[in-house]
Amino acid sequence: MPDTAIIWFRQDLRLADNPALLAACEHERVLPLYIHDDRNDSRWALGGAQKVWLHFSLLALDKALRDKGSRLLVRTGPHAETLQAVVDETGADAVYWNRQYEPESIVRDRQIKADLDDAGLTVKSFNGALLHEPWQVENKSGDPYKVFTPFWKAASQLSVSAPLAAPDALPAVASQYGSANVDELALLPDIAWDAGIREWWQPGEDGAHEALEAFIGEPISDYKTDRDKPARPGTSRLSPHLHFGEIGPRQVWHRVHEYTSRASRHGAQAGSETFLSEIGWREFAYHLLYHFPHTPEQPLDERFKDFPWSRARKPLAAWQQGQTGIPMVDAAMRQLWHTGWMHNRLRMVVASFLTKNLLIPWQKGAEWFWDTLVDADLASNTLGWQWTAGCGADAAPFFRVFNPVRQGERFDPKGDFVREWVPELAELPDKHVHAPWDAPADVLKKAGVTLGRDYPEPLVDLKASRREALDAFAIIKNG
DNA sequence: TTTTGAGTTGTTCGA
DNA sequence: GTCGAACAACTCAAA
Repeated sequence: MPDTAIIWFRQDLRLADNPALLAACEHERVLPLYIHDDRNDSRWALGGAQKVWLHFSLLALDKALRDKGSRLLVRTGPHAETLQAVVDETGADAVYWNRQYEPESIVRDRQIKADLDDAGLTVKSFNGALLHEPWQVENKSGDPYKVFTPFWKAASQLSVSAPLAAPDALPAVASQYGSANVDELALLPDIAWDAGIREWWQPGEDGAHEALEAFIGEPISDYKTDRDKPARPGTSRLSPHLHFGEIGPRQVWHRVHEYTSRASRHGAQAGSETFLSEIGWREFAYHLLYHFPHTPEQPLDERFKDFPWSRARKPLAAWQQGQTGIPMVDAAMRQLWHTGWMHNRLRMVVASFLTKNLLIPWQKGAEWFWDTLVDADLASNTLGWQWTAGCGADAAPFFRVFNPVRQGERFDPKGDFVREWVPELAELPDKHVHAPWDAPADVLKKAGVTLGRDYPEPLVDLKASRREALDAFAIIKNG
């Protein structure tokens, strides 16, 4: 009986720097497996945009495996039962995977490991998703950090191990083992709303490395300033690739350091450092999710349980559809809907608008992002929304309410971004494109815009709703 | 234990 | 147009 290992792929859809895969390669036979749990009704089951990404990423992984002489076994069903069935069918001796950190995944994997251990299999999990494990970073009191700067300072003291090479070749998978066709997983939508996602992205390990290489050089050197301008390709756009593990943070880390060690380009050092601190925020998000597993649903700051949130549904729908009448917000929400992604600065702008100007619970925003973002990470999504709402780690000062008009003027001064995504305002002059309600009647007329007909009147008055938010925060402050 | 300095990304107002 | 101050008070982390 040949010695057989299963490499259970989850959010590590790559061959390079994949410790679980390399461990499996120590065995005579290697079975690459992906399990799609189509009956998962968890609140955090795969979102719509992520399903589209996953479809193409699985195809890419299968192709990469075939190039090495193997192939991907795709099975559907609940994870534990399906994995056990594959073990039974193949007589596997070992199962390897790279760890996930979502609360539900931790519980599930712990049980699976115990069961397989009991059955006498070798079971090992590895770190493929983070620079450092969440339990490796702690403050002087032995507690998890709740503030980013000291967290990242401490984490930066730890060394980042070098990425592992992909295996040269893989043993063939016996032909009797059946696999679902990726199409059968029904990950693609019935109504073809996913054209934008297909056009914007190249899921898969190759696409991940192309994105990284496109970012190294000029963009990363200008990152400090350009990352704030949504009309420019100033960010790495690596987030969905990292989310699906098509590239790992260690690979990114070492590639950036390799670049900066030789780069003479102005800004290379500073830009790289700023960019790596964003990788640090990703680490921090996982750190927090691991140590505070209730935070996807509950505020970290308990005082916010009594916050007077609004339950209004119409404003929420307007926000989701990019019809708030605030150009920067609408442009961002439409970019999200079309591409499955939103620029980082705009995530803060729209989140601040939802939670502060509309006083809608941050969980509603987190749920929408979960369904529409291709990069929706439970950890990063949770941190981002709680941070903006002011109830999370590194709590934002109460007075930090983004003004979407001011943000537009600062970071999209010519209105390029607004015009791209809100074409009905394209003819407005720069001066008025971020606040059409303030434009003189003749200017609106000349631009062919009638508010309330071609483009909505603003959903709320920014100044008044800001004031209301500050007052609401004062209420919970006083208990 | 107590103290001290600091905390991703902001806005507004008045000089 | 630019600049500094004001905007709560609190919690975190380290000394």
